Amino acid sequence: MKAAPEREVDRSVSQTVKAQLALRDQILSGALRPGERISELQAVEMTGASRTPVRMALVRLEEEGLLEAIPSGGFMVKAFSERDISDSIELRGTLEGLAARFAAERGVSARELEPLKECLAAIDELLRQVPISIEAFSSYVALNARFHALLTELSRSPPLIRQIDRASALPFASPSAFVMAQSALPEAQQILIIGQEHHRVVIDAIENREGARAEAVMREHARLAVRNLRLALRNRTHLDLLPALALIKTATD
Amino acid sequence: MKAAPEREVDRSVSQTVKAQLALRDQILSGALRPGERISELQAVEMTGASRTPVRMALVRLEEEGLLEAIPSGGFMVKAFSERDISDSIELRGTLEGLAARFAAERGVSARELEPLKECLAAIDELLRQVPISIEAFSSYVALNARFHALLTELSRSPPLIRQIDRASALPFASPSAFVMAQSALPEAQQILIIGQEHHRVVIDAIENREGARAEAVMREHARLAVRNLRLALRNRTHLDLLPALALIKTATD
DNA sequence: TGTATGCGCTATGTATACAATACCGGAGAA
DNA sequence: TTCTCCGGTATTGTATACATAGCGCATACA
Repeated sequence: MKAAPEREVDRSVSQTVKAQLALRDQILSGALRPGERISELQAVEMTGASRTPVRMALVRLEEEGLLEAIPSGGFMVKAFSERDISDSIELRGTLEGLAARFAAERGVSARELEPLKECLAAIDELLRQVPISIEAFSSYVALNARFHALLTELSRSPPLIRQIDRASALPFASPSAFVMAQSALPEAQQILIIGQEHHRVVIDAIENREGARAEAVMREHARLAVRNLRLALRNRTHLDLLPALALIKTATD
Repeated sequence: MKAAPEREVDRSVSQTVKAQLALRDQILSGALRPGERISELQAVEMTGASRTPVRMALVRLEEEGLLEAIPSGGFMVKAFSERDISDSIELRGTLEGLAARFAAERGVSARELEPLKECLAAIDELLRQVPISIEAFSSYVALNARFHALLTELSRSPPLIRQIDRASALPFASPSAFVMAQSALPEAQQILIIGQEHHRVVIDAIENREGARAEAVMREHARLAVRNLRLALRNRTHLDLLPALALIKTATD
């Protein structure tokens, strides 16, 4: 009796979740501009859900950081400065550095390290292409995100994992976002290779229980990302690949 | 008997906020035990609000980390292990370290540093008492929290400030909590003095634009807190001062 | 006596009605 | 012409009704 898909609405996913997804898409796609107020009625007709689940979705998006509560009531789309973005990336890098340190200091079995190494090898394989193809690049983005997620898990610290997830919720702070932005740069290939070296070193450090080294390399990894994001923002080419761009404040701010 | 005759409700604060406050008190006071499911109806009669604001409050408390969503629906009080707690403190320390680094690297005017120095001096004054009185101790807790909040602000990084606030939302991770726990230790006075020395050094480092030093000392500050919290948990004396204790898992976990 | 099935209850998810407030626009007076 | 006040409208906050799904208990049958 699991599937009764011919209903008016899909009961398998709650209206709240559907509304949250739909609204996030609208924000990231730029249909709702930063600073713009979102009225509940508007959100209702965008999502098809009723006001109650829409309100729940709005609250969750606020906690997620995409919306900002207006004191007098309601929500507006949050705007981010360029510095907000680089700070967010550095923030995530710092947290991931702590995760790497925890993993190294607390010890990780070879069994647990295996998926990371597979990920590493798969990326190595992709990077042999010169220049890298579009398909390979999008595979890279997925593998890179997986690598970061696995590394985070290795810390075995639920509070830390939770916080990293929250820090990555902002679209431009996710491991994928800056890679996308980098794709516009002529030095893209070299950057990917350097990033991969960081990945290799952090695994080595964790294996050898070098906590400080594991942490340092992850922080450096984030700084590389910050630098490249800045570069990519300077020469704004192919930035349409980065949906989060819709959230960046204009120069007038 | 709270509900019956009070026809007038306080309109200055929303029902959602009032429900959130009331429920948080119930959780922290231990009236709701970790792992226990909170039914909406139960929450309704505890808070006096209707289901809609209560649901909003529950969602916010979940985001805050005090509640956990049950897959089949509803919420339960979250339970924390001792390691969860020490990790949370170290997490906050890491974030505060980054804030101190930002403040140092980006420069802070003497004008901005003034409130921090006043805070420092006020704590110095308190610590001259040997042994410290109960009243002075509770003043210390307030001043210490203020110091940490001011330091966080100095980073001038909204994303970082936001994340630190979230990390401090868990009651045992707040700057005040571990100080409370320490009060049980015979070495309390010395610990407070060492902590104060950390405060002094971080200000000095920020003034001299020594980012790495500022960061290092804040992280050490957190490690001191972790160590002392562990000590305090070993000899469980006067731990009733720490409301968050209600959230710690029993030894069976 | 044990297990399985069905029924009923309760709790959650959703929708909507109602109330209060904030914002906007127009009109009148200084 | 501008400022202020008043009223209307629109939007949010709150309450509650309704539907549905999950859970437990009881009963019946093996």
